[in-house]
Amino acid sequence: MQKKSSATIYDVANRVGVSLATVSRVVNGNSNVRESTKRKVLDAIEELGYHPNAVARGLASKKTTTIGVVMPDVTDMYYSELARGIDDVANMYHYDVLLTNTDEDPVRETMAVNNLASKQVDGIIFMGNELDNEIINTIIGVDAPVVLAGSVDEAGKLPSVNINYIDAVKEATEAIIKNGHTRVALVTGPMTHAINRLHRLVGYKAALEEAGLEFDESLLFSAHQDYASGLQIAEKLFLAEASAAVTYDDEIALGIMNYMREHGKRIPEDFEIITANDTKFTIITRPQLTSIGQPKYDIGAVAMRMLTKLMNNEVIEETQVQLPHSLERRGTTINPNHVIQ
Amino acid sequence: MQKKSSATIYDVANRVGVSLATVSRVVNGNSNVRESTKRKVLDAIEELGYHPNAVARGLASKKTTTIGVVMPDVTDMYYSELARGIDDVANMYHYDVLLTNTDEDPVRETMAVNNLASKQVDGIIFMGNELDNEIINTIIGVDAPVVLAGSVDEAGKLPSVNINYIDAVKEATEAIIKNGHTRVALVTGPMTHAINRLHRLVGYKAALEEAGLEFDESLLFSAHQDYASGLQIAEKLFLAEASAAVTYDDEIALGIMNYMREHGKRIPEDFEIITANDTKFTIITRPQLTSIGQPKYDIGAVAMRMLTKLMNNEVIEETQVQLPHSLERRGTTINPNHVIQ
DNA sequence: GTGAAAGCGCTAACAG
DNA sequence: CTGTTAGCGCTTTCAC
Repeated sequence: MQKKSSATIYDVANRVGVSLATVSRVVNGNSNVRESTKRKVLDAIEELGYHPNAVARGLASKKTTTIGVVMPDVTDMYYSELARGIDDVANMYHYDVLLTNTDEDPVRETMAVNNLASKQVDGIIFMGNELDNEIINTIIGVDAPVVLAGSVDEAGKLPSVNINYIDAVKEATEAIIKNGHTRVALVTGPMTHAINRLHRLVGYKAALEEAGLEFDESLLFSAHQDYASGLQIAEKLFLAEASAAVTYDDEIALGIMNYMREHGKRIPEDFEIITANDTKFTIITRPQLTSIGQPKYDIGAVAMRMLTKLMNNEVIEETQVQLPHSLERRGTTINPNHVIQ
Repeated sequence: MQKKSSATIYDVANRVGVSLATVSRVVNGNSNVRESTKRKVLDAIEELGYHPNAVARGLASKKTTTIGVVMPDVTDMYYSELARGIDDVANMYHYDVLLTNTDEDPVRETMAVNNLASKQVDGIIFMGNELDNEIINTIIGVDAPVVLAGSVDEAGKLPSVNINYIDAVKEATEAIIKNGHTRVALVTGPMTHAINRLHRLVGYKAALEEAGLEFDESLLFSAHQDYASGLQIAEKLFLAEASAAVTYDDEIALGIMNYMREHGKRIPEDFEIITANDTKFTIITRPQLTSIGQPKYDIGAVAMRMLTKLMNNEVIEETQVQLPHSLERRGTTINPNHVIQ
């Protein structure tokens, strides 16, 4: 079980009787090497068990083939599915990913980005909606391209990939209004986040307005994205006499659903719910959750693809990508079309 | 938005009029620096916006303060919770984590470990149970300590942190047998995996034997850990006339539960289920899932803690750590003690 | 096609 | 307490 300190490029050059440069050339697939010497070098590499030292290579070439991913929490299904999309295409392009959890704490987000920069990552994918000025500035100041995934900045200037949250929430709200509801609640995160104030809320209000319904501030709720918060909000929903809710997180929706049912409400007959992340949670419960459908894996994958282009200094036609969303009608809404499921 | 190519240690040394070594000393908190020059260096660092280049540092010091994490899939709740535990203590010790998904493919696992090694990580946490000889050998051959988390190797020789799967499954099986069942199924992954053959199955058989029940191979099922597999297995469970099941994955348990209920079985009256990962899934469904309780976050955290010790060449009393488990009685079993929940 | 030489930015003895 | 001097292992002009 002894650890042999691995061979260096120097060792293989020596063994074959060529220069470092030549070995470097074959290792990097450079064409300018005679086939016969290439052969010999390859053999020597095999025999010596030589593996290039990526750190040395990174220092010399100023490319680490590593990208950083900054995200709120790996255990959050929504983000972990984005992360999977990112990781898969990162691998496809031979990048490794350095992962950091921030719990959406701006201080940790800033530290994470700076730390990634000092590790000389070639690019960064950022997820999180607490995009205050400080974090925006550090993102802009970093010497590596950054793209937001499933997150929006206030100015809407940073490269990003998302769905159209305005439309998605508007459609969800409309669907519920069409079922006759007049008191539909909107459950989002804090209004200090652009995604809530400038997107979700706007979509919600638009649906209300088109339906001739008055906007009622008491029907607006802010909750942290977890099950416990859902339970808490549900109680308030009850008091506010809401008869339906559009929520931005599946765990919250679950909390609301369970609370309502345990307090005598039938779902969807007495209370309708539309959630927004369309994670596995929406399928495994009974009833299943009606949800805005969003291509989470693809959001991550496309963001990563965009990042590869940015890292190669390719020109990009559009850096504000919006992927298509849908409305997945399931069991927490009464569906107009007689879909028996 | 211009990216300033950041200052080097040479720049700050120059500015202050000291040598590189001195700057290096203050950056690394080395005590042997006069307070006044330290002050000046710190100021220069501030003014120049100097950030140490971790790659150069890694090459020179042969430490990257980066560890690798190899896992089946970030979107699997069980593993993502382990990953969170790992990441938190990694940060605590100022390590960054390089994450790789393998989908339990031995080829990708081997590649991942080798790749991590070439990136000169200081250590690796490995999760996955497809530990064949090749991957074991590459783990052993790597020039960095490796610890398994939530995974066991056949020989039980590698550093690892787990729960006692034998006992856990035995207790779960016993609990079900005590409720009068004679045909309790065991749903695990492939028997080629040590964790299934040498641990789970052994615990299951032990419970059977103590209860004087015959082992029936037709009550043994292997399934991939996802919801769809649960649905499929459920059908077979039905045919095998099992009246209860112990399963190793929550999504599988959910599939079984939903299938059974949709086919006229009441849970737990007609069919009892005990799952094993105790993820969020077990709480949000109705009924809630009875589960073996395991400290997932802690498994990751303790594994990472052990890795830090290994990386520092500290002596470790015990490299085969088993954390305590429990049995969380919830709604998919009939509970002896009159717990109204 | 191949080699020589100069770094990449930093750490780590070793002097003084 | 501080400076000098070698590298760490590899890429990359620039010659030949």
